[in-house]
Amino acid sequence: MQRTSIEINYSSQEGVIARYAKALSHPVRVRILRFLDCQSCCFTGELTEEIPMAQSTISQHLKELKEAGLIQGDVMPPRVKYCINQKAWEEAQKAFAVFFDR
Amino acid sequence: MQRTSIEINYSSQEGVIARYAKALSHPVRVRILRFLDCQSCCFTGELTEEIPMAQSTISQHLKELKEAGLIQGDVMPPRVKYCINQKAWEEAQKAFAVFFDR
DNA sequence: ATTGTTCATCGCAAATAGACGATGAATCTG
DNA sequence: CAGATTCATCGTCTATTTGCGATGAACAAT
Repeated sequence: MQRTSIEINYSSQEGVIARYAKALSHPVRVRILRFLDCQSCCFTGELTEEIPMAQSTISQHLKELKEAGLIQGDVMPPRVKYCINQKAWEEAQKAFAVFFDR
Repeated sequence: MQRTSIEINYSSQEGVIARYAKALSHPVRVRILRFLDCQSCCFTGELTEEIPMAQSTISQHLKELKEAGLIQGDVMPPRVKYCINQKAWEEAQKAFAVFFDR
């Protein structure tokens, strides 16, 4: 939106927190991550069975999680295997831990 | 939105995470919380000096944080003193810690 | 009583997010 | 080559979020 003339400079930490928080701000995405956490990996199809929403909707949520860096998808035709991105996961974990630790 | 006929049941943990994450999903709100964390408490006016946005906008973000339970406002006419809600803060801290701890 | 201060809320406009069905790309199988 | 399978993307619709200025409420001080 950004209609202010003044440039807003968010410190790095604020941006990182906000970005990861946004990825976690929808119950379905939290659910997907928890599912991936248990299974270690899964195909899109397993999620569409697990979660009662249109396949296209699940796919969009996966895209957002991927763009946030929290998951990665390996193409294994004709399927795609999704896993949690270890590195980003730990970065997020740390960011939230630091943020909440007062 | 909810256009699916099927009822979606989110486990409690998913809802809690999503709710707090949503509150943290905007850089300004993260910034407000960090400011409150440092100052322990502050008035709205201090935030409008700190953050270059319209007073009404800051006020809205405060409202969202309040509705998420993360802060509380004590009316001290003509001002309002905002503090972090200790209890909710710790609940959120724990929820994220549990979520990320695999 | 009038004025000033501080803040919330309203009303609007623009942007973003969420959901769906339909379609398309890529790859197997027969 | 002709289906079948799996998934992403597109287009569309609606809902929500974000931002602003303007206005109003509550109180203090004059």
